[in-house]
Amino acid sequence: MSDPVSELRSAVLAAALAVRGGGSVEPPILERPPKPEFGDYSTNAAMLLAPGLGEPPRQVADQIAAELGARLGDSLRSAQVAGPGFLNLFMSDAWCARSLAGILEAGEAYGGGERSAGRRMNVEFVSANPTGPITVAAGRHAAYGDSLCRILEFAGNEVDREYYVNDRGTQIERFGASIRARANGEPPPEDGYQGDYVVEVAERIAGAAGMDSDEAAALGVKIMLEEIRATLERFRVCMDVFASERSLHESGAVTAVLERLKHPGHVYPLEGALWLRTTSFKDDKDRVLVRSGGELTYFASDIAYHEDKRSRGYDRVIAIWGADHHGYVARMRAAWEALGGEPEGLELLIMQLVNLLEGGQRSQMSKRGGEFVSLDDLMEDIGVDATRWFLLQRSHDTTLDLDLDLARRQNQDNPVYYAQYAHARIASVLRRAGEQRLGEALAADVGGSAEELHHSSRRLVQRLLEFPEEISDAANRRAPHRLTTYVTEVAQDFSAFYRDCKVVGAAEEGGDEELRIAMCEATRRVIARSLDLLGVAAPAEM
RNA sequence: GCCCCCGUAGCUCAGUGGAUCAGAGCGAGGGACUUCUAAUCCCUAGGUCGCAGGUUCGAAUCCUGCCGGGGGCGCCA
Repeated sequence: MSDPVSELRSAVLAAALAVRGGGSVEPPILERPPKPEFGDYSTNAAMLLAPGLGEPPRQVADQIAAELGARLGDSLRSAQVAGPGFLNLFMSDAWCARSLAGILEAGEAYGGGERSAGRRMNVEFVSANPTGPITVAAGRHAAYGDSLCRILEFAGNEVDREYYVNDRGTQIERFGASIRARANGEPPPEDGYQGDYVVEVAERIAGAAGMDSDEAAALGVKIMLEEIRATLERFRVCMDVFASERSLHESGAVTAVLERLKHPGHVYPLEGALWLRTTSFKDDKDRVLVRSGGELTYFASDIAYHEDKRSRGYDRVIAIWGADHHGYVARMRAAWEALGGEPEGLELLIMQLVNLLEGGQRSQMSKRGGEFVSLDDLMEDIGVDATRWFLLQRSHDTTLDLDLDLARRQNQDNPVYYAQYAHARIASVLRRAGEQRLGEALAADVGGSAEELHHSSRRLVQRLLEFPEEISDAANRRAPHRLTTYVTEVAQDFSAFYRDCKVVGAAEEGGDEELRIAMCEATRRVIARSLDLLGVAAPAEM
């Protein structure tokens, strides 16, 4: 799909090429300047060309302006050369109206990417140990991972959401021992799980008291996974795959991958253990695969797991890890490359911590201690929409402080409601206009509207025109949080439009009602889509 | 000691592969409800973009050093 801004960008490039007289040109930047006096868009094209042409940038800008004028016709109101050689473009109302029509024509696909250009991706996230309820920290992973997937999908990719289940190993043994102890009315072992939920788990396992730890653990894991799955579902996160660590061992995948690593000589024995020479791949020390006691390390499983994902033929394997795994990145990448993986095929994203703030006080959460806030608790406290929104608001690589006092408020102070309110308000206006008028507006040639646009209208249209780039930015930079900012801006611009331009009964003030209804519908769709990508509801009334 | 993240308005943070960016929300102060939802809108912040250098015509945005905060550095997971 080609959106109006992309077309404008192409026109600028074409004009630049024409001025250059052949050859290639570094793609000029076309951006929305901060101040209205700098035009609707501005480009640095002339400054890029000037050195090659040996002419002053401002002179080159004049030539480009002339070329653009010829290409854009009545779309361009004027083009002014400014500063060191910027070309500021002032677009006509006709262009805005046609652009709006273009947005509506694109329908549901507006802002999305070409499916043909998409890739197959696997995104692994949450992957919390199935030994207890999901914490708020894991909730941030869930919100981030899921929204990222939604955005990647909308951007044209095919995405699988995956949860890696650590269903074997030390933690599982401790979990099993804790269940057994609780089933027998005893306190859990010191290194076990102290939380009260273990009592409930034990009660749900018939005959737990008589079981050995392994059996209790297996059944406990099953129960916890069901709980986790249910929690994620409530949180609007739906995994495509739950991958089991245990199965990787049982299928022989782990030993097989160790064998494969031996061949190129990446593995060597030392002091009774088996090591992987990760230093050949930029790690700062080699890592153990098999302990001197014969036990496989978690690292060994993880190599097999990532190799398994690689073997499934994805173009891109993305894993979202907690900050405490940051020390793991170098070795995992090393193993990946040792097995022949392309460096750019694996992406490891590190997620920073979450602090809950209440009354100005911070509290960090840990699962071991027994005292923690679960994702379920948080959702119940502040609601699913606010939970998703607040956990998504910050970049994944920065620590997030979640202000419970603010999130709890169901009023204007709470930013999550702002965008929802704008959506509800538009829906209300459209209800008032009536379905018939909406249909007429959508069928009408709003691109040919003669309305002289209020600056609030122009601003709103231009904001909506930013959407495709917002999406590709959010996707490429793995940055869902950008959409929270964007949708807030859309809502603000709509509020201004709503204040300045009467929609129903626009004719009373000399406006084009169909154009304005179209404006509302286009805005509503962009807000609804943005909220959907964030996993936040877009209510028709509030 | 080494590695990663962060240090932007009172608070929480956007912006960060250079030029036409110092921004949003909250807080605080002052206004606007016979409106298409006031869960809204309008006005008010003058912050050396941690500090010091460097590269450049130009840096919050790139490089180096330092200071401060957080996290990670196991034959644990």
